[in-house]
Amino acid sequence: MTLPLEFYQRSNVLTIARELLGKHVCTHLDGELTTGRIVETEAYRHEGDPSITLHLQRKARQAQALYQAGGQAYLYAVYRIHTLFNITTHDAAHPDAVLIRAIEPLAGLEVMLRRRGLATVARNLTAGPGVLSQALGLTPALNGELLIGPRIWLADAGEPIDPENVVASSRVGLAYAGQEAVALPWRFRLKNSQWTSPAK
DNA sequence: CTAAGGATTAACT
DNA sequence: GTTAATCCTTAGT
Repeated sequence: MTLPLEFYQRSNVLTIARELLGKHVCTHLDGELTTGRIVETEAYRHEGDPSITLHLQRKARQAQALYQAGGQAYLYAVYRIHTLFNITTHDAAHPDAVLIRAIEPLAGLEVMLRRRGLATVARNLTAGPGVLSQALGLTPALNGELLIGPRIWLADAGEPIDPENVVASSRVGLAYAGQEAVALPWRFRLKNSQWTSPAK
């Protein structure tokens, strides 16, 4: 079933990041349906996280989505090439979000292959925050889209996640924000998935 | 207006 | 390990 807005609007983004593992993310764009199982997430919490402040300065316009109630897609381009898929959480006073770093492709494989320009389903189809967005057809134009359909939504697959199977580790790509930001163990992934991102 | 740079990736040496 | 890719926003002529 589709996750309700209440799921995203709870106050603890770290809890939400953990619970998103194993959920299914679905997009229905241009009449084409694609679905994937979330296997890696990363939490960005305003409180105590220096990287958020820097990011808000740099991405002021698109980041307005972060100042809405939770449950929206926050999409923006980085490094001239890639779109990153975030999910906003909490309420309008707290710009917290969860970055989806990797998924396991489930449905619409041929659509994903075409969008990625690949011939066969392999790990690099959806393992990584930039390529995952591309496979799902997500672009910055969809920034602010509500995650309750009809174009983008998440579904509870009824799959209970064993806490033993969740690994917490430090985040990547934040050297510019200083050691304090990098050290926070706010990246979560499923231990036994072969679809998690290759980044350290 | 032009220039610079980012929560990255793939194709190189 | 190094580097090019070439979008979108901000900062600077």
